[in-house]
Amino acid sequence: MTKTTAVHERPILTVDVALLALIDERLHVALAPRATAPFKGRLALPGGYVRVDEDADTEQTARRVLREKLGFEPAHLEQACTESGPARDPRGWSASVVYLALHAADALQPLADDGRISLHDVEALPALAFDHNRLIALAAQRLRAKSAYTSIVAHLLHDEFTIPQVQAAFEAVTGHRMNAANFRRKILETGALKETRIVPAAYRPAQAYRLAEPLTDFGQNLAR
Amino acid sequence: MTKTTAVHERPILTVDVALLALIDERLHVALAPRATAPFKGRLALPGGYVRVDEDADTEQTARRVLREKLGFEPAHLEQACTESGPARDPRGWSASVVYLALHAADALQPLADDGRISLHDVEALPALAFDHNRLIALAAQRLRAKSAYTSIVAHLLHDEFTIPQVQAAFEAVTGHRMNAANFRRKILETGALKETRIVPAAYRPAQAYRLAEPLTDFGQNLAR
DNA sequence: ACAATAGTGTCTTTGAGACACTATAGA
DNA sequence: TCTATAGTGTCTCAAAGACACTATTGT
Repeated sequence: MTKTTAVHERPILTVDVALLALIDERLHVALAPRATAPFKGRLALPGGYVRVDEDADTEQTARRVLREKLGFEPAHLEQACTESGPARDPRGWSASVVYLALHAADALQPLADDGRISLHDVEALPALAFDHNRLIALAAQRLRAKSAYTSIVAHLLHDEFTIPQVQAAFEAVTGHRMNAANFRRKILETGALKETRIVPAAYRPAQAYRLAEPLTDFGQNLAR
Repeated sequence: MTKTTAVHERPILTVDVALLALIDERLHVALAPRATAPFKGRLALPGGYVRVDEDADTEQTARRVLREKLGFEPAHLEQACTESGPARDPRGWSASVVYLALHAADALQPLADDGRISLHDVEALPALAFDHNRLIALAAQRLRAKSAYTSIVAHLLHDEFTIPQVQAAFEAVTGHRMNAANFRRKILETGALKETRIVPAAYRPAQAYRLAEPLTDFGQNLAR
């Protein structure tokens, strides 16, 4: 029961953001080469130190990082997990709070065009800085798990979207092909969607929807 | 784009464990009065600083804390979330990685009897140290959410258990009463359980089971 | 024997899925 | 008018739930 009051070294605390988007039915992640050591020049997730004098919590760190590095506010942001250990950062024992961010791909395209980020298929990544390959795998896994039970995939689309678009996103993320009529009925039953207006589509115009809430829990596996 | 290389103050990193058990069909959490300031004497979750020279990661911190403070290895341990901010700890900007631990209540009873911990109904908690009321709410919410879709509630029982026992735990945690015949069929179908032996029960002896895996994802809401 | 719990059989109803159909645009 | 996509109607079949039943023990 003797408790030493010796000051122990504090670990490093960082935040990393896995910003995912859907391109050609495949999940892509936003990466940028590191500007400084360690892993200088190596591709990495946007991330950085928590600033105790600036950030209200780690979610605000995530938002600040995206704002400062990408000038960008994601459609969806949620905490995924915290990875930690002595070896994942050569600077010392570190913990990184990993955030999952989602956004429509075409809003990210300008950032890719002017070189702030590059977008990479999450299933075909090169060796990244730190343990970022693993962090991305965890974030993608979380997205896939939540996609079956919640309206999360809609955040990969624009603010307004049609039901066929949600279905395409749903199928791309879960890998589960569904009958269009049944998908429509099921997702409407959940109450996750709110009608907005009729929008032009490829041929017949389509009813557009917005999310009724940022995230609706379906209470069931929509794919089954 | 100027990046100051000034050394910023590092935040505090702690781990807190919400050890939950089922007593009389109600979730209880293990708490102990704090031995030191801040919040000296106030009830709190078992927790402590990450030790960079000792802990392989935050999960090992959680295990060490339980071992040192309670002499105890939980049946189930998983990361729940990370809470952070400047105000949650008077010592400074802090982040706490919260772990959810589960165990059979009667294995905790000796610890309660010799005063290492006290067990409190999670729905009737006094004001605790730090933001621990919130952390417990988050951990309990996570348990309830996972209970519908996974075999997690079995970790609130002994290593061997009967199907009526799982059902009682399931109903207590989810609040959803189920028909015994249907519950039996559904949980057996999931493949989460492995027959062990016949054990004496209140009247007719019962088939006992163990978990086939530490955690089976049902792929569907067992309650619906 | 009776009470209490463990476990099975089976009927009914719900809803998931298949699929044929209609609707409305562009080419 | 043909094709591509949006959206509806409806049938079938599997599974969820209700519930009556049997099984095996302690008291």
